[in-house]
Amino acid sequence: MADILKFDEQRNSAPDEKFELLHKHSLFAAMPDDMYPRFTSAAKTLTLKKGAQLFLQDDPAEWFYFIVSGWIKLFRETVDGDEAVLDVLTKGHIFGESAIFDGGVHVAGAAVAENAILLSFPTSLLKGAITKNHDVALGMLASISRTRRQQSQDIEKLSLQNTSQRIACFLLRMCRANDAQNVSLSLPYDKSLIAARLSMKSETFSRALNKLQRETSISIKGSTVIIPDTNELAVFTCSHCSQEFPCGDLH
Amino acid sequence: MADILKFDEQRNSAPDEKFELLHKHSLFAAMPDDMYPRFTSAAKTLTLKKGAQLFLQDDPAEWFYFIVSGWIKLFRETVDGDEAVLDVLTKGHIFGESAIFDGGVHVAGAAVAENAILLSFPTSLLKGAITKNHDVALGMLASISRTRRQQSQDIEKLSLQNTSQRIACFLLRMCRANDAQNVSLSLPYDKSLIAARLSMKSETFSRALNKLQRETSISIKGSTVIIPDTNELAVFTCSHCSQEFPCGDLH
DNA sequence: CGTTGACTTGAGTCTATTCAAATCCTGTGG
DNA sequence: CCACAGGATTTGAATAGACTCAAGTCAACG
Repeated sequence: MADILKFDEQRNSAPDEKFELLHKHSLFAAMPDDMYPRFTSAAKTLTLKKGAQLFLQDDPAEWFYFIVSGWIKLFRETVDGDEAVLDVLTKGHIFGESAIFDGGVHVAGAAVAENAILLSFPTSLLKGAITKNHDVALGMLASISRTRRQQSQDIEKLSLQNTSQRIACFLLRMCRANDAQNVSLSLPYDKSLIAARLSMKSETFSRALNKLQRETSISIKGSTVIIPDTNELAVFTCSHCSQEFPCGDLH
Repeated sequence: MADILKFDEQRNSAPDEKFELLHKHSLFAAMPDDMYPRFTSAAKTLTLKKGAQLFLQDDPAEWFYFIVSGWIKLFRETVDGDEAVLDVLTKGHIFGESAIFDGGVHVAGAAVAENAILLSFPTSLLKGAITKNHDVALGMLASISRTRRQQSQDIEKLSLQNTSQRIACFLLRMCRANDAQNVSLSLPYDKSLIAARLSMKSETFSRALNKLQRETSISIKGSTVIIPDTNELAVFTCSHCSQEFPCGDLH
């Protein structure tokens, strides 16, 4: 499987480049100088095509991953085949690491949503590092806390917001870094995956997006989104949220 | 406020009794012998009536709490007044502690769902303990991981299960400790709060419960639930979940 | 015994879903 | 560079599930 799903790396980033991003992550930033190299030297670089499966829920966790580029979806599948998308992550994030505290098995599956370059590390190495080193444990706490905060957000939204409001919030989060005016951006992954990430069917997503275009001045063509005024979206969704716009970063 | 909302403690548990439960929690169990007493001597016992508010979202977190008895709801309130119930906790659980990693403010409000006895501790004490002691940090990791796992569950359920299925799952979890046959139990808190915990309106909860009674052999009178055969409920809900019955403990 | 709040029931509405069909887009081979 | 297959997305129509608002019932408590 792995062979078929690899793709040719376009611009081969120098080793240093990958690890620079890595070192900014709270988990790796916390490592002492003699420990960090053990991770970088144990790291394997994976170059994966859209659709590749990293692991499934309940798989024993031998590896955890750092995303250098691309998008990874975390999901759970029910007995009768439905899929819930828990999160879709991109560069700078790690995943699969929490299995250490979940009995050594993954509590969600992971698959490549958009061609990705990953670094993989043995979970045993991280487990040892957390056990031995206090600062790494603190880095892990910071990292897990971030995802817990994000999940609280998600639960709130699923409970209280309708489909267009969830989409509006998704779009707002995508243009957080930009100006408030005339934001132009490109949807990072398939619309059907955005729909699943927001817990709705893709037909519903399509219709709700139309509704947003009718009721605000945003326009979408293909994967290009133009948002003349983010405040307009904020009015639409943010009063149905516990946090006022602009809300803090979650990732 | 605190005065009005206090209630007379029925059977005054001996100090040892409260702390025995406390010591079983992964966070406190991890403490070295010279640290634990600092927590128990700083602990204040709170005896609170249903309805009392402990703190609100965005409040600076001065205290965190351990539940000796009763039920506590954690919630978030939107700008326009809607409420999402993130969790409802009972004895043996802590809450408010994660503010340490959330910028020192609570990311959810907390209120008493059923008359409760709590122990409160200064967050500064915990923050110091986690910073200084490696084992406490590991205990905290275990504790946060548990809630993260629970939240993943919740998101999955909100995404994929309908109202009756969520209720059936809730009931199954309540009789996990018992036998599979002829379980009789009492709902632990108001039906309207169960409804909110499961992200539905109380009218919907009432109707969905009726539906469950029509379609399985369970019966509910007031807050008393009789479940002749848990497998019947499992058939109803568990194929719409990523975990087979009997699923593991989350708390 | 009446009041209050919790819960249930009824009727109508709206949101999101399903299933089916049409349309658009993209990567591929010629 | 273009045509085409296959997948992704959109649209339509009908349905189902959950919600709102209003009214009724029940039970605990003073």
